Amino acid sequence: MNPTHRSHCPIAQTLDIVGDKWTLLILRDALVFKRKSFAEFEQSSENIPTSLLAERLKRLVENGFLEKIPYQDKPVRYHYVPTDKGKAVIPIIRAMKKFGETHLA
Amino acid sequence: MNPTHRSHCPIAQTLDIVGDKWTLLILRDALVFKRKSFAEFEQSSENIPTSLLAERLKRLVENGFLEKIPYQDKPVRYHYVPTDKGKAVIPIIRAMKKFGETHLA
DNA sequence: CTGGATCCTGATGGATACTG
DNA sequence: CAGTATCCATCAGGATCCAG
Repeated sequence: MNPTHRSHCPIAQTLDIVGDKWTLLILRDALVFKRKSFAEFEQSSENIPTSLLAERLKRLVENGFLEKIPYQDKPVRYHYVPTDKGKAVIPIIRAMKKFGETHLA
Repeated sequence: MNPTHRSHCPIAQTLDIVGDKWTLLILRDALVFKRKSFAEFEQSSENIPTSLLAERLKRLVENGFLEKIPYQDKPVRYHYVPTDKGKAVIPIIRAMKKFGETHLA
């Protein structure tokens, strides 16, 4: 994910952020299915363990793909909503969707 | 990449195959930079360990993305060349390239 | 010398239980 | 509901070894 930081190839840099099994699925849920709360992501994302969901959400916020917005006090609750940068991954998701539909299963 | 096999979402299925740090980089090298031999991939792919390169190449062949073609006897040597299915990931790579160029670094 | 296979060790993933 | 903590299994990464 951010290991032996690699080349300046834009593909490699993109993969350093979204190149794992869960991150793009979470982004799909946020961008396509409009999931917002932790619980919504948890139910939607193919049984992702909560520990990984929490870590991925945090990383997506840190990297500026999602914004953590409080929407209620007592107790405080948050929504995770895509930023412009987050919305910019839609073409990647679309490309994967098309590939999967025409070349897999 | 074929773990607790997930949903039938085409995105999830695509990620089960290319959702790691190296696979798409290898495909980039094959498709964009026309790498063919093991040595070419090894030098090109941002210092990938040989063990991982060997494993990923094997998996890409098994999954029908690359074809292993002998091009010389004594000693026998192989080229890894993209199949039609392999070529179909170009749009994904292009989408990542564009994203990386406009939104990272 | 090319094309890997093997081995070791630390990091990450994944499932479940637990807490504010 | 929204996460942490924990524990074990698996994988990544690097070095080295081996076969043709």
